[in-house]
Amino acid sequence: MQRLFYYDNANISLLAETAIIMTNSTVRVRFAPSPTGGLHLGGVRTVLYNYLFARQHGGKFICRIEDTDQTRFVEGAEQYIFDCLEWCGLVPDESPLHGGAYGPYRQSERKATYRKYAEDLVAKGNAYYAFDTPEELEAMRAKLKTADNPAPQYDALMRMRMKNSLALPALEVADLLSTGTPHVIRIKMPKEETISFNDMIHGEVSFESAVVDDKVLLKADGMPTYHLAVVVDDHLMEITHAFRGEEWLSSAPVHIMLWKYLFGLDRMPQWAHLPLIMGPSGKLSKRDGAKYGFPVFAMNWTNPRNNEMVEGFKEKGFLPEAFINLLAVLGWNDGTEKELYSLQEMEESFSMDRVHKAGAKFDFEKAKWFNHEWIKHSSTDRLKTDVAAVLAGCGIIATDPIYLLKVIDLVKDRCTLLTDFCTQADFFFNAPTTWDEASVQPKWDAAKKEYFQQLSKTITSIELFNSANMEQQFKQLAAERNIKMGELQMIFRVMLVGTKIGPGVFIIAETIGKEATLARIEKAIDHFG
RNA sequence: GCCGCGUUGGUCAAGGGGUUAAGACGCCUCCCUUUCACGGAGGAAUCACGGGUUCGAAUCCCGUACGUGGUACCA
Repeated sequence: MQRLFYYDNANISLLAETAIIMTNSTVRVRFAPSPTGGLHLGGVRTVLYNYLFARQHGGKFICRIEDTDQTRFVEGAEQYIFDCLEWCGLVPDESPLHGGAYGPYRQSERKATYRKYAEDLVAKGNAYYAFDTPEELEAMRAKLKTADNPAPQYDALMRMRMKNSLALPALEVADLLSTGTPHVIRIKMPKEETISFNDMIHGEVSFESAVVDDKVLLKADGMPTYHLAVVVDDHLMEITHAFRGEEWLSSAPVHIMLWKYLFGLDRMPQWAHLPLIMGPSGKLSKRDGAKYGFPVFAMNWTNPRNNEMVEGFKEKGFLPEAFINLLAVLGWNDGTEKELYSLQEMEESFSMDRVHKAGAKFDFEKAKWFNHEWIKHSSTDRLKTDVAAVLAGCGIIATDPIYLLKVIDLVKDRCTLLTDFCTQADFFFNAPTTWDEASVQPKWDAAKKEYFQQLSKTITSIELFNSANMEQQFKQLAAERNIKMGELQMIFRVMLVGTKIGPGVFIIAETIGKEATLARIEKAIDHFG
């Protein structure tokens, strides 16, 4: 039904019968994290889609910070958000940190602007002052609350019975205002009007104005609510496309009315309400992470107020390439069987009309698979810094960069998370101190002991110590003694590694070198007796 | 309760009137490897339900059920 056409920097949206034409407007896509702590999966995916869309249309990708609610603003959260974005490779074109011509980009720094527009609305009769105290509101709701109507609204029917500039005599209102009585400004929703708009993902969506109440636009402390701020900012910043989570769909009618009253519907940005990312039960929440043992934030987040730490994908051992890849295909695909995308490839293939309508449940097993694929396909050069950091984290110091590269190349296929390098690479740096007794003891006898003693001597005299020569000697000795190769290789592996993991034994021997190989054999023979 | 949005295997999903209903993750079996993986070959498992429309419905329409979001001086 809905078709969208894009002409260079102008956007034409063709609805069933009406056409909204935005001329001379550059595509400006905005996202707006609220720094109340942590940047979760859904948030990063919204940013990612914003980024891809902006890049595809040569537009600007703008970050506005929603720090309007001082009571919930958390110190350090804003910096954290930008750290996450940088890790993901999604750096905005404009933001409080990066500047831009439409600043300030923090809502807390635009207070005066919001009040002006709120007052304008009152003057035009589209909003009104309300003096009801929180207690009075609560009393009203408690009184009217029934099983059939658990959430009474402050709506067209109710407002004439409340304490506001519509219901009260003009003189009393003037008096309340002049004495500085605390008040809010509420939007005056029309009594009976069908409010509809065209969503880029859902198509036409409509609401009856009677079911949305008179939302507060400006709070008693002078701060705007999200509703007012988003409309005013989008207008002032000349936003053409606004993507947000589907949890906002229900409040869209408020925003539509504000656009209608304030700036005109023809100037309104295109909305896209992205499907939610679900946890095992309901919208994915911070709690799900702790509950089910997977990260929900991009990076570790420690709330400075209570020192509670929530784990991030980065620290869990994810590559940012894998992280944004898994997010991108959670709700979008290009219609082919392709699943692995670099950011560059996403830019080429992404399209808004292939974004799903339904929410998707997050599956950590699949998320790990993406990371595994990215580790396997990344060059050792790409991985070296991250792996070195991970190794250092578990006490393994890789001093020789060439050696590190060699080790990464040998074990990356078997690492799902970067943290797996600790167990997978440890034996390349440290000789085992414990051995897999259960596997070795049943096979260990005098003949094997004699074999390995002889092997030591033979190895000592090998001129060129490499995998092939090692294997050749190993087999020859085994054949002379008529001992099964398999059992010997298994024992040899445990001697070098300690357990039954890792790449081919002879490769391991070659990599750690002749001296280390000999030392590990001696030590193991002593141990097994 | 009301309003919005949604519904293809356990999960992510392709398919949008005629298909043996793709593919991926996970699970199972086998091969490879006398290690752990990788890789390879197979397997089990799906159109929420009920009515229409149609020669024919996973696909279009209407109901119902279920899920989910909103219903704050939170975002």
